Amino acid sequence: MVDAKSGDDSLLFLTDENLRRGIEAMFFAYRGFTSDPDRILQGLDYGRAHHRAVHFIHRAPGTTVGNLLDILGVTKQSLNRVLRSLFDDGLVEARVGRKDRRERHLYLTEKGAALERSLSDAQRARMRSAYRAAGPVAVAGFRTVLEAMMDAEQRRQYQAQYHGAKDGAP
Amino acid sequence: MVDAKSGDDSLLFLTDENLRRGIEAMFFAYRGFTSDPDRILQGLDYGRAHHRAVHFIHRAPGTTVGNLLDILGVTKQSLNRVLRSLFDDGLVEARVGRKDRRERHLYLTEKGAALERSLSDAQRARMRSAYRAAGPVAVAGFRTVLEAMMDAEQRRQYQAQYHGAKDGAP
DNA sequence: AATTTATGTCAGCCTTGTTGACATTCCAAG
DNA sequence: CTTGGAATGTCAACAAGGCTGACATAAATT
Repeated sequence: MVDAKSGDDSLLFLTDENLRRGIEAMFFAYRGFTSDPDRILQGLDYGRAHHRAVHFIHRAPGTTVGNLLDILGVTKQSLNRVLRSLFDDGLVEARVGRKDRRERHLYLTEKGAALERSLSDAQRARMRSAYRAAGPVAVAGFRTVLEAMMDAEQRRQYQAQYHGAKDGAP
Repeated sequence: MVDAKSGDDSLLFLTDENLRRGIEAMFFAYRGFTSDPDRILQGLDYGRAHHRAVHFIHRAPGTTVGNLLDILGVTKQSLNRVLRSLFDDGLVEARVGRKDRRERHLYLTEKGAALERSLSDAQRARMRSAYRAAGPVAVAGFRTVLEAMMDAEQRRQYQAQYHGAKDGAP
């Protein structure tokens, strides 16, 4: 079911105007998307970078530092600053790898898991409300377009569900 | 047409797992979304903040500084730093308001328009490719979910198409 | 005439990214 | 067994781009 006015296969959704609207939608939506966690984090000594680290450690417990570097796409120096403060505050702990003892496997402590929960509860609440308002068909489309917007490498990581936890604890 | 396995109205798309996937999709997709302009801007003296300013000035020529502050959601000090460099480099010009001469109305110069074009061409190309791959139905869903994810005020601005250019030139 | 609004600007701070250099540990290949 | 390279940590320095606070100016509004 396409646009009746269109003789072709209705590529009207590809006009520059529509693309611009999509670009701006991404801009505004991303602001909303990050605003709740940002609000929680301000006042604490943490920022968005800590949120990301905590999220992906929760997501793939036992993931290595190198793995996290790949996922987050930052330098190790930048990540290290974040991880150090999370170690110091007892939110994350690193266990030396059993097979490869150079690797550090990262786990949330109880305290870290509590912060993760408070952040992701807020973010999930917004996402859930948006999903519910939009309905399952729209949600499927949402995910399809977002995946098509990723770089190949990002898409691979997204779809792979991060097989990052190769090793257990020592 | 919902999930046949579900006795309820199929709220299976609202599971925490699905919400998490959506959250991560936003994270990775936004990285892709900004990567092309970022690549162009690095090397030049500009960053993402300049891109945003240039985008919205192009979008609503004659918009005022205050208007831009509302849209971008930053402080005037932060925006001013960006605008000053754009003035100095001759990418943006400010004209004193005709009705209210306190206001500065912002316009892209030829040079500014050229930069805007190069940035938005890159970003549109990615968006077009994603749209084309996903198809019109998915795109509609994409936009619906993104709008539902915005704060009310952001949504208002998004839907209003920025009636920002209240005044002409002096 | 007094107040408010729109804008600009200075100074200083924070977070989070960057590069470069270097040390440590330790697996794996020769 | 030795050594090369991989994984990690750390120090220093820097930049972009947010922020707050304070103050200045011009113009509109009351």
